[in-house]
Amino acid sequence: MALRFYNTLTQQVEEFTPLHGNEVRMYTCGPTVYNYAHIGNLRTFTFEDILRRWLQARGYTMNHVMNITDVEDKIIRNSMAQGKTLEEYTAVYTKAFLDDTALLRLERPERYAKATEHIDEMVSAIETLRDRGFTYLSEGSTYYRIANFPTYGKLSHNDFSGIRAGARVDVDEYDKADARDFVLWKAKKEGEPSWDEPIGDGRPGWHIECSVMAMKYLGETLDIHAGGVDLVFPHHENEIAQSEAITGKPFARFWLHAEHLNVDMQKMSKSIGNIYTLRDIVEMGYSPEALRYLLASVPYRKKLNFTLDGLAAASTAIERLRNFKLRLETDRYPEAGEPGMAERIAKARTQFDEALDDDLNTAEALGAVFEFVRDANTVMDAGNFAAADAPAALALLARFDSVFDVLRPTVKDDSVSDADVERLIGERTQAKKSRNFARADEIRKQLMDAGIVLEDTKDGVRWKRK
RNA sequence: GGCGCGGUAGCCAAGUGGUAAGGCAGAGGUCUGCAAAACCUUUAUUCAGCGGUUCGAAUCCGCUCCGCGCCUCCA
Repeated sequence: MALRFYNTLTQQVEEFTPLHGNEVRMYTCGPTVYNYAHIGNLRTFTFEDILRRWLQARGYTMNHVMNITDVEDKIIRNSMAQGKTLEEYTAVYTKAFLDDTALLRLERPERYAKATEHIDEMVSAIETLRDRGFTYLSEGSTYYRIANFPTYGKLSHNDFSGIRAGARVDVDEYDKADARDFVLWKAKKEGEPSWDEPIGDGRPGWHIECSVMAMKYLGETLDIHAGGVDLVFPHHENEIAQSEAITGKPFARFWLHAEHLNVDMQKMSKSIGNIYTLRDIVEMGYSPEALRYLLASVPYRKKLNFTLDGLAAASTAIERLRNFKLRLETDRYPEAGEPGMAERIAKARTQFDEALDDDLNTAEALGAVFEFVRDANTVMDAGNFAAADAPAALALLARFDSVFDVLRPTVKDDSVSDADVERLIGERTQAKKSRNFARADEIRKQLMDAGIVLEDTKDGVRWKRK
């Protein structure tokens, strides 16, 4: 079966092929840099990482743009409160975001695009919308008039036909013609950052940056547009309204949305105090890979209930895979072994591939890998695993890791070099030979304290950093 | 109220018509000078409940119960 994704637009699973040859043009909504990213944000970004890695594994090349929203209400409020400029304030959280995503092993998109670096393009876009009759002014701000965009609601599958243009609705501070209208350009408020442009002295609304930056770098019709489910409405709906009003063409062919993550069955919130960042998790002693594994292991369209127990389970599951890989690399295998292993490896790989082709069913893909691990371990324990099968088994793990990327440990403690480890292992082996077990155990303990685990096997000592 | 998602073993979770994957935890065991490591075995006559369709349903239909999300800037 071909590669296919669930498309929010059509509410169907559809076969995916890009519009432009082998290149996948993808836009994903990135962070608003007013704070550290929490694990909910990271779930969505991890999903997008798995998505792009799988597309590449399937032979496509990526042209992926992610925005960084660096002008917005909370940013302005917080930066002013701290007496910082927008740039000073957002630089801190932009760097934190890049550090976190690197630690989580998220591939960098081909381009990050900052809102503040695309003001000119946004102004032009708003002027085009104005010229085509999609905007109106109210108290110095420019609004988008959704009544003039008949298919508004097609992404979120809301029916707005009951809302009449001109039916005046009072909403908070803004005077809009229609409750669903949204701001394209906000009039300047005294003391706040603004850009003095032909359309007024003000700043961009949130939605316009994505339309503009996506089309600037990826063209009028994207292959994939992705984000969290909460963005379906209004953000992505509004992006469609803006972009398609400008071009008259479909803005994105596939809309993919990651479900939310809950913590201990509850929505993350400040009042409950259950918001975790990657920093928090690392400080608690969990590895970034454990979080990556946990976030990736639950299929992206399913709500993920985050718990520390789940994180611990993820760590253990990774260990199992790493141990299997280490065993493949270090054990000695007989020339002749159980026949049919090559076919079983091939079958596992097929199951793995087909699971991910099926709308990124990561849970099923993992099942295929673990099933093979158990099978191969059993054969190895029986002494029937042939040396010739090891490369294919390692290749399967490499395939797995090209998507999940959890097998390489994040080194926390490098106080003991590899050479030191080898030397100490040699010393321990001598101690064991002379039956000086006290010294042998002392060395093992010493290495353990530096995060290095020794294992005695029939083929000698193997070690790993934990 | 509108739109949508989900309820599968202690926990996480796959499976969308053919007789319950996988991970973690638990229990038992193998290996070992010891093992904290590693590995193996085992753990749901049953898929929220009640009806229906079918030779056959966790999977389709209806009803009920429960949990959750979005409905103006929250991934």
